Amino acid sequence: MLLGLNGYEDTHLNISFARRQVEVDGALVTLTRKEYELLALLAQNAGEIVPRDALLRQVWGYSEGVRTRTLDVHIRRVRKKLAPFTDQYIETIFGVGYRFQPYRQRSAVGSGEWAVGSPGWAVATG
Amino acid sequence: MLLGLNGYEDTHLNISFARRQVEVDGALVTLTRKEYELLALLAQNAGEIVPRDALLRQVWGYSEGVRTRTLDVHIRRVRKKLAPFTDQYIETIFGVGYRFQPYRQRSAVGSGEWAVGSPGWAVATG
DNA sequence: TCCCCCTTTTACAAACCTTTTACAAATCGA
DNA sequence: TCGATTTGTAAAAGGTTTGTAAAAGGGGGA
Repeated sequence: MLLGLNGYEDTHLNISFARRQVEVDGALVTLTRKEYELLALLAQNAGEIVPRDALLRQVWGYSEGVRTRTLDVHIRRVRKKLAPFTDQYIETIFGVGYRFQPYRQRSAVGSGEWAVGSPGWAVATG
Repeated sequence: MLLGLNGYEDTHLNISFARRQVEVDGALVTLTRKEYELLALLAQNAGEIVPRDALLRQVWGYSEGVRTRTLDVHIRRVRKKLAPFTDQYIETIFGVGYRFQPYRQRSAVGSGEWAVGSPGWAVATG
């Protein structure tokens, strides 16, 4: 089962929530506090959309209706630090928010298609 | 049982209302907000006619009597994105509205006929 | 205090979504 | 069948959201 893992893990990305530590292909990635919290929150909700409101509330403590670009800027920095998977993990849901998408191998058959099968990733919040 | 599914599912189409995510034959389909809301509303009423008025009211917040073509345009886009089942799912009820029709295999006997049998699809709003 | 690093803002570009417009095609009643 | 109405479709217009680079702001440690 997944309980007890207390982290996110797939082929390339590893996040330890306990250690607040992120690795891409085995190499340690240095994130600032906000960057980490943003990524962690998204990864903890892997596969699900997290609205901007929710991110601003939970990471920044902002109340609803606050208008700021700081979220976008942080998203950009996190994406950059996840290189070479810059555009792989954090998906933009236009007008809604962002979604962390677990790594999926592209199928060799149809280009633009995703392979189906067992997840290949796991999250657990302990 | 169906309860708890919180989505629509048949042989080819899968809609997760919780994740706002739509898949056609396993491939993720990207819908805009309005497109998704439109499809979701129709799918939640699978097999039933949803009048234009109702769609314009619930998806757009328009009040009765508003005259616009935006609904038609959105219907078209959603249909297109459900390829290769473009003309399969959303049926036009002339002068009334639209109806989402769950996928049914065409019978090999009479062309233009629908096979009968168990539903083969399910909706649940949790 | 100064410096460094992190965060936030600013400003503009780019991408995106929605709505309108205009005309063609389809449908229905007379 | 004709005419009026409704829907399909393509393309453009309009408006909003997000991406990005750079500068400004702020806090903690030396």
